[in-house]
Amino acid sequence: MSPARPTIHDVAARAGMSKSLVALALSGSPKVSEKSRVRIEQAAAELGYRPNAAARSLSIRRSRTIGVLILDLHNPVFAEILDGVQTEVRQHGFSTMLVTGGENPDLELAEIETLREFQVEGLILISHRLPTDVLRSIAAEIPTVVVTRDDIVAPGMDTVSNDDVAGARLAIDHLVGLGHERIVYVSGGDNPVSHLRATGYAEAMTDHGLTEQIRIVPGGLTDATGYRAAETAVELDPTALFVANDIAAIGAIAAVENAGLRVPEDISVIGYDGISLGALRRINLTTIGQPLAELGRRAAERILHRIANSGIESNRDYLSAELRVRGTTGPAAITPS
Amino acid sequence: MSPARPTIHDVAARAGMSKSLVALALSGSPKVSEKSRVRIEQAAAELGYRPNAAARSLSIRRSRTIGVLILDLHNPVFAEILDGVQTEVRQHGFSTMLVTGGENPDLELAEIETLREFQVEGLILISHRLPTDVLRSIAAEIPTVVVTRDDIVAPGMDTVSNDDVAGARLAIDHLVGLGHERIVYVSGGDNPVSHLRATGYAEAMTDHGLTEQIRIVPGGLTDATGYRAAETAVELDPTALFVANDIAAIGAIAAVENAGLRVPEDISVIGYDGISLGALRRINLTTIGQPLAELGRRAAERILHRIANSGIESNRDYLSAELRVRGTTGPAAITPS
DNA sequence: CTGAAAGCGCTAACAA
DNA sequence: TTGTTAGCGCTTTCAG
Repeated sequence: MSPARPTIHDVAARAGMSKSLVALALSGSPKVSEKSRVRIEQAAAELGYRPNAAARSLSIRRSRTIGVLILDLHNPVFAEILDGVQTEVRQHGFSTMLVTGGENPDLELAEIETLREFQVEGLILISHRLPTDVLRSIAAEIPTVVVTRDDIVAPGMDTVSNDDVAGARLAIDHLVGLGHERIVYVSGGDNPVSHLRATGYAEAMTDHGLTEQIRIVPGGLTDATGYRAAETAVELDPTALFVANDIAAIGAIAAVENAGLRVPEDISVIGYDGISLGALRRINLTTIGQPLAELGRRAAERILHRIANSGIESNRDYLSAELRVRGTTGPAAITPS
Repeated sequence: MSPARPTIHDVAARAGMSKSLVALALSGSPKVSEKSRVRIEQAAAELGYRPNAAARSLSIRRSRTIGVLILDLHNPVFAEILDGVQTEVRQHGFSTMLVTGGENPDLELAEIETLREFQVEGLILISHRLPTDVLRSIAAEIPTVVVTRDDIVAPGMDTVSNDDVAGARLAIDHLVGLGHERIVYVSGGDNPVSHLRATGYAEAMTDHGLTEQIRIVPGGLTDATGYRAAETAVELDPTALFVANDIAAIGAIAAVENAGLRVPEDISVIGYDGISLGALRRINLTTIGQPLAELGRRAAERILHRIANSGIESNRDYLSAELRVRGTTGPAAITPS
């Protein structure tokens, strides 16, 4: 490749000064004469000098890098969270190192290992599936914050998530406000998030005196599972469907339409997450929007704070979601039950 | 944090051997007695030893890391390409360091700089917007491969892209095969990709004897721009729309439907890219699918090869796209022109 | 202000 | 087989 990258030593030689002076000047120390500084900066520029992060990291014993694990880049939710993380982290002079688990949970652990070999100073785990005990031992060794999960408490670890119970209640309140009573929850399968949303659904239904109407059909968090679950749900003759997440909701709408029913005239559908995709005119999905970028920003804030103050107490952040009314919900059809 | 990470030195002490022996054993060298190896591995495990990538990188003068720049994580196209990159790179024992440019082009350059400070051995640039001369100087210093752009040639750099002209022809062939003649191209704005697709459109139209019917309306690559452009396109009374990319196509469909026309009964719509989103049942978009993961895989292959063989000639890969017929295209309506 | 020297954790000769 | 030694490039005392 190229004929050996210039080092601080080369810069010093060219500027006719010592290595350490160059180091000082380059780190913006005030105890370098203006004249020297200019000479040095010029020499560095001429040589195309670029500091070696590995060497610095080794020397100062800090990498100024935080590791981010994302379950799956394809789900837009994660991309949006990541955005918030990067913005915040960058502002504090840190870099991020991103890895994705892919299909395989073992890989997920291996990737975290890689991150740690690179000496990241903290870990932001976004929707991973690591078991509690593994997580616990990781958090014991390195500052960690978990995003979108609050089912784990461990020393050394913070959580940043959305209040799913409250969000689900928002959805039901909205539907009930539109006159709906036969509201079915299309679940997202057996995972913490889906369970919490089910809880919110049930609580809100009860609050509205609709305990009798509580009906949950098992589903999943994907387009296909949402589609299939909605096929079942439709047979329950609902006027509205509350679906565990946006992607599944989009699948559910397809199923409703395929069954010869219109959305929202015959059946209203509301999702959860607030992915930007739902805003596409063609989709126009009413949903409970999480503050995704803010979730990421907060996570970054927490990890940075934890890095700076080791040993602080675990913190749990809950950001609130908001109702975003678009085109897939409307007044309940006036049909006999 | 934790009480100082164990180093190779600690492992040696615990195993009662020298540093270098440990290094050898840990790198799986055959010139270490079985007995010593076991002792060392045990000591390492007990201590929870984890090699320091920065130190290794400094010592061997290689980072075994490749840097990836992605324009925008929100566009699913890039996430899918990235998937291919990561899979391939990982298989060769390399790690990836991912950065995103965000809104600001200057940031993009700064991020590349960061990547280089971390001593990445090669750069994969996915849909960046760096000017040619900048790119040229980067490629002169570090192995680089550019994905989804083939408008740049520079020594030290490979390109991996899709044959947009051929792909566009596929789209037109498909539509003409369905009996369409009044086919409008909804462009993606002023960028290389969009221009190439326009070229393919025009060529194919001419080949089919439809030169007279060539009509291009200016648009963009987003949902909103696709929507607006399609509003204009509809006034041209077309039977089919070929839209520059999938996201814009989804916007276009909304516009068509809003104009009181049905897709595909009144107007067929075909997109380009093959994002997984288009496969959602609710969208069901006919499109020209690029082999996205394969694009990423190939890029990784190229960069790895270039890293191993410095100074090789520039290579240009063109992967072919394929027609994916789904529900937004159908026979041309039999209406008078 | 400036320069010399030690050391971060690891690898890679080179001896023993 | 093993142990010694000398850096990789950078930061950081600690004397001049």
